Amino acid sequence: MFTFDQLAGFIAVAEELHFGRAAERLNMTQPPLSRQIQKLEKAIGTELLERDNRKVQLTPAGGAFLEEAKRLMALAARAPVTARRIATGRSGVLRIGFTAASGFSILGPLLEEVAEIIPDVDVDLQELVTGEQIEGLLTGRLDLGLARPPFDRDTFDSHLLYREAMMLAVPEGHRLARLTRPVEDADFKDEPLIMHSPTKATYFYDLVVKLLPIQHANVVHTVSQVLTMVSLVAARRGVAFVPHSATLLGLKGVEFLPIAGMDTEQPVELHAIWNRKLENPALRRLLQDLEFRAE
Amino acid sequence: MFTFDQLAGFIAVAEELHFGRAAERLNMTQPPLSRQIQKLEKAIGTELLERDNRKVQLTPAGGAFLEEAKRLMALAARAPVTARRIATGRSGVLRIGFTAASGFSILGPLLEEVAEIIPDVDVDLQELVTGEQIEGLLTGRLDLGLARPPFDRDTFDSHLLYREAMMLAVPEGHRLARLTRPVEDADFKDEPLIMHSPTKATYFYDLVVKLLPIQHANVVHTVSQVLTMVSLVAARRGVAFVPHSATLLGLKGVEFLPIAGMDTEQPVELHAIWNRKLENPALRRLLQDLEFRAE
DNA sequence: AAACATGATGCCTTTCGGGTATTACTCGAT
DNA sequence: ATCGAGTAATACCCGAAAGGCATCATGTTT
Repeated sequence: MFTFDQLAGFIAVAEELHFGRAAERLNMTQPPLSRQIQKLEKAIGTELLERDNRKVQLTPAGGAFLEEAKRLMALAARAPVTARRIATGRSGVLRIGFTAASGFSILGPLLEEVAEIIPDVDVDLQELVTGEQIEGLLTGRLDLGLARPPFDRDTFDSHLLYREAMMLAVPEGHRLARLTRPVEDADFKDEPLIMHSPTKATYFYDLVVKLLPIQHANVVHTVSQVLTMVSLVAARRGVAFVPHSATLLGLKGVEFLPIAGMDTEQPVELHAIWNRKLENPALRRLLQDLEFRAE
Repeated sequence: MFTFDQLAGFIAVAEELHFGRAAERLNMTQPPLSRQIQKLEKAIGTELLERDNRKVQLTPAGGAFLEEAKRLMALAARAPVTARRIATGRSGVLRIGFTAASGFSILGPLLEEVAEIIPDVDVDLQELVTGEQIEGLLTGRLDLGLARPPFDRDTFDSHLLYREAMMLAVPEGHRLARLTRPVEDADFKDEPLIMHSPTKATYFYDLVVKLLPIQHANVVHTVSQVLTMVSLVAARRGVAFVPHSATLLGLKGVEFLPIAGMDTEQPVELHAIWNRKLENPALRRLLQDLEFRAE
């Protein structure tokens, strides 16, 4: 195998067509350069330069090899730069998970900030429910999640991005939609209810149960995604408690009503979460510049 | 700058994620391999591998650099092969010049042979008159010419490809076309004549003057290319002496008549010619396999 | 024919890379 | 808590390789 020094030597001689000048350019003397080229030719297995004792010229093989040699040197020069850029988080890939609902509220502005802070980093977006995001962050398939509590504070660090109110989603023209005041507990105590799954949407389930007097006998469906929930409301299957950002889904046939107390309280939280052992330099740089470390 | 050995070492460790096994794969011991990687990292300017004393894993920068390293090694492995292929004439470029007339006769079959003998060589075809071909062969812009004598036998080697008769081209329906015997000297002594240029088509000019009793007073045009000549005949400007291969041009409005004696004599020669100092290995191989050296 | 230019070769010194032996550290088992 | 196994890093030595200087061989110019 040849060496990079031999390639550099060959390129210099091929361009100067003169061993002495090429040696000067390489800050060395002519004899070792001659031997370098000889070794290179031996390694390649063919003559690259035709030298009669007066002049030097490229053989056809030498001409082709010159191209390859230049490509090699260029690649060799670029590779460390790329590596350093990635190590310092200025380049690379950032894999962000987000829930369907967060996609309609915070994701857009967040991506704008990301593009500003680390413009050369490719962002890989994946719509995932909170549980899948946690899993992804643990196994390293994901760098940053936009998810809801709870999560293990020892493994994950987080930053509260967003608080919002809970709303009551009702079918268009529903009797409650005619109210001019916020909905109160008594208003929905007899309504058929589309409820969050206690296993797959634990956060919403617990939140609703904690904050509102739910009649479990009224539950007609149990679903895990807010989008599904709103679709079922549109299909007049019942009413549902959804985060304010669900209003941004733009589905026809649904109205969203404020619930008494919720507008000030805004109990629904969305967090940016990440694995404490920051393995992706791009994420490290992003968090630094977003000043997310203080929490 | 790093070395190819360091790259190979890094690739092995990155793939095995274990210094000992990687060293084994490289037929060396573990300690120098460790130092190799350290030097590589120092040369790159960033950590490529994360090793706690229990396990080894790639950093993001290391992952990216692994790709580059593999590309470099692949390129480095291919370059000498390419160079050797070119040096042995099995790859590369062969630049062939040809005259318009030869393009209609011998060029096709010749290219078929070329494709058979050196299939991976790119053929670069250029339509040039004999003089331009000579020039190209001298300056190295051309490897092989299909041209007509004379040329300098000291500089050029050649091989007679083709002999052909001279024909008389006449406009369609011309009185001589009604003859049932070959045309004789007396038949065209009063015909308006389209003649070869004595400077740009020396070969044909000399040949015609030598073989036939030309009335120079009859010359109405002097042209350098056979195609032009035949076009002028079709335009009824006169008659012309052209090589038999001109019949292959397929122009309408022209008839080609045999000339007494010419059918046996076939005085028009087409040669393959090349510079004796064979600089293109592909040409050397072609000539060997075509057995053109004997002449 | 002599002087010059240029690439190759001989010889010496220094540098560098690999091998063996050993160390330092971590993890898992007892 | 201690010991042993596993693994990467370090110390030290030796031989190969690379570079520099002096010189040679050869072809060109005057």
